Amino acid sequence: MDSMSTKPPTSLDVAREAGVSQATVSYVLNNREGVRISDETRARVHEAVDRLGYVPHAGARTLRTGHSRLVLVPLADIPYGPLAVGLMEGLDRELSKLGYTMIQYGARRLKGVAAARAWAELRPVAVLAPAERLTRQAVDVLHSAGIRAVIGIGVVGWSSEIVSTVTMDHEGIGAMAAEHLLARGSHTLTAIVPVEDGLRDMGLRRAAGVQRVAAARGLPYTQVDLAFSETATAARLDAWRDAGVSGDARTKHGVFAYNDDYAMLLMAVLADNGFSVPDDVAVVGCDDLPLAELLRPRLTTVRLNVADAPAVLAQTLDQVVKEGVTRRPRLALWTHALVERDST
Amino acid sequence: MDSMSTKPPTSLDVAREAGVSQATVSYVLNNREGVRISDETRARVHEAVDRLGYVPHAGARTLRTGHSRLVLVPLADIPYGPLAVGLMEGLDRELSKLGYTMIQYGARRLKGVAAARAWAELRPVAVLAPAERLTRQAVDVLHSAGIRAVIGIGVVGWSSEIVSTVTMDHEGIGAMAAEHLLARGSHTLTAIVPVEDGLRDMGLRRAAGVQRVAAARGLPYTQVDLAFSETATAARLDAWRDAGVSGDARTKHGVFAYNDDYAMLLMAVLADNGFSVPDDVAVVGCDDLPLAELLRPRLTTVRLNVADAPAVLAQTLDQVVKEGVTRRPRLALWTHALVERDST
DNA sequence: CAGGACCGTTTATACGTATAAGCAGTTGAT
DNA sequence: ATCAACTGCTTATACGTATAAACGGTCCTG
Repeated sequence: MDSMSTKPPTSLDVAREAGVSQATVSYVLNNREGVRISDETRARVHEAVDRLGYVPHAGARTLRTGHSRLVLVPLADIPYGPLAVGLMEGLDRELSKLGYTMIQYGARRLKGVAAARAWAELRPVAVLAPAERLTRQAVDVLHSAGIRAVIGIGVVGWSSEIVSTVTMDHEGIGAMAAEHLLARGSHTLTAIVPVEDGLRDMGLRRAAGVQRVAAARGLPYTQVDLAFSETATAARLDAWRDAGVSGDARTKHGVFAYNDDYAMLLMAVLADNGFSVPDDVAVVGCDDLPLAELLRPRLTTVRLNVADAPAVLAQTLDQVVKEGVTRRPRLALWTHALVERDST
Repeated sequence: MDSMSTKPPTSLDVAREAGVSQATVSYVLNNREGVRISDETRARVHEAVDRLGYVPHAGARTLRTGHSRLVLVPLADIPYGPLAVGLMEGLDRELSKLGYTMIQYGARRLKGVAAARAWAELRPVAVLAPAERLTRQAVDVLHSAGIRAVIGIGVVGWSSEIVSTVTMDHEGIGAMAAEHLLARGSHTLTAIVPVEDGLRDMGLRRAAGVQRVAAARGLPYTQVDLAFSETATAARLDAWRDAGVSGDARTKHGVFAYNDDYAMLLMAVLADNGFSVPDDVAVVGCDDLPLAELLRPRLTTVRLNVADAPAVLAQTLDQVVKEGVTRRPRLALWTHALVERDST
């Protein structure tokens, strides 16, 4: 492969091939307004580009202009699922409409300022990162590396004077589930919180929403920390039964299960142990995964709608890049709605 | 925020702060061997770096050296799931051990040569992409932009003289499922193939494995194209029943369902229509998702093990970068094994 | 027919880095 | 005492691009 040994063509090569100056090539390729180039010359340049297979050198451009068009999204810590994937895809599309290039950058192994340094090396024009990572120090590093916009993604209530924040309303999810459980006749409320690292924080937030509703109505509330395994769940259930959950026709128990996966786990173990859903225990999940509709009984769940988020995020980012942080808008990453089925 | 207006510090700023030359700063920060710098000077440089919050400019470095340390992974088209996510995370870790920086770059909207051009702009040192995207033209663009290693991820049997390829043995999965179904007493074999765009190709491959086994034993084989919906599945089932699937105690039907999600869909609809699993119909899924163990009956499934893949991939990539494409190794992206449960 | 406006292009330069080459000062061998 | 080798730096330069400034030509206006 001889194209491997020879060096990549530059805009100067294109210029020579087209019989013009390198500046002209640059003007044509960036079709800069305010500079007039004849259509014939433009055509010659484009032909030369195609003939040579010229591809501009992003690094050189970044060096010259002082900034890239890259938007860095180091979202390794957000758990992947249809939701996150849809969000990323939408964001990619919206940002590219605005002329940015979105890049996902794991770098999970790095923390704090070290991570910020790694991000800064690419001189992205913007960084979109989990809010808890954006310490004062980290943000300083980013800004002093010339990054225009730093936008955090955090939970409602996480207060930052440092950066614009997009909020995730986990408590609202829990509250919505709890309200629904009460409306369907539950007398107690339980929130299941995963013990897994990446999920636990969000689980606690959602549980807080359930607890808030329980407190407002003066109803008993329980938080159950759960590992994703049948045996662990069965063990919890024994303890639960000893506490008098089953059999008592007067009390119906409402459980918000963090997400649909945990709801499925719970329902499987409940069924194996002779509990009736929704008569003994009503269950609400979250995410509206395909499996929700396939469970028997069909799972009532909270669906998150991130359809609007990419456009709003992209607009916000663009605005911050262009105008600086005049205001610190707080945007909701999703709206949520209850999908009522047969498990409640 | 005054750090926004002032420009980012350069290695020259660091040099002035430390009272040395810019070259010395570079030597120290890259701790280049063959150049001797006193420990005292080294310390002064590092202090200055910390004091100024200096972060190197990746673009400038790329410009100078002719190549970045970036590995581009434009895998937007591979369906996300625990498998793909684990693979990406592992790859990120392994590549960083070798001094590379892995970047995920969607660019889903671009096709063919246009996509290759977009990838090439960043002058990555390597690109890891779906094999079907790597046309001769696209690869030429990448190579002529100086990219050292282009590695394709393709299915077994996809033959490329162009690039090294990592293979995904979908047929092997289908074959393994089919063999197991036969061993458990099935008299017919059916493969379910999703109609969804991103999944269909893989579905056809897996189905081909089932068909191969059926042909080898001279058994009836059916391919069922299915959308992920209960109504569509129920409709197929009616047709199926008319063809005499149910009731006949002499024939047991074996179905490979593409993945666990489809298996769950199928099992739900089968149960709703009075079929018995595994007595009437035996079902095998794929992926061993958490839900597999929670289904009743528990789902027999093919588990893909990608644990070794990241290390092997990273090694291969490193070797190709350093030595060029001497050989064109073909590596398997995963090994697969049957997880036997109660649905067969 | 002078002089300005405009058109289409070129010349020149800076961005931040890595590295080859050079250069004082010191040490060691002969 | 001499020269070579070594130590610990510095000087100088090129990478590919964008863009301000300059520049020769044509056209229009008065």
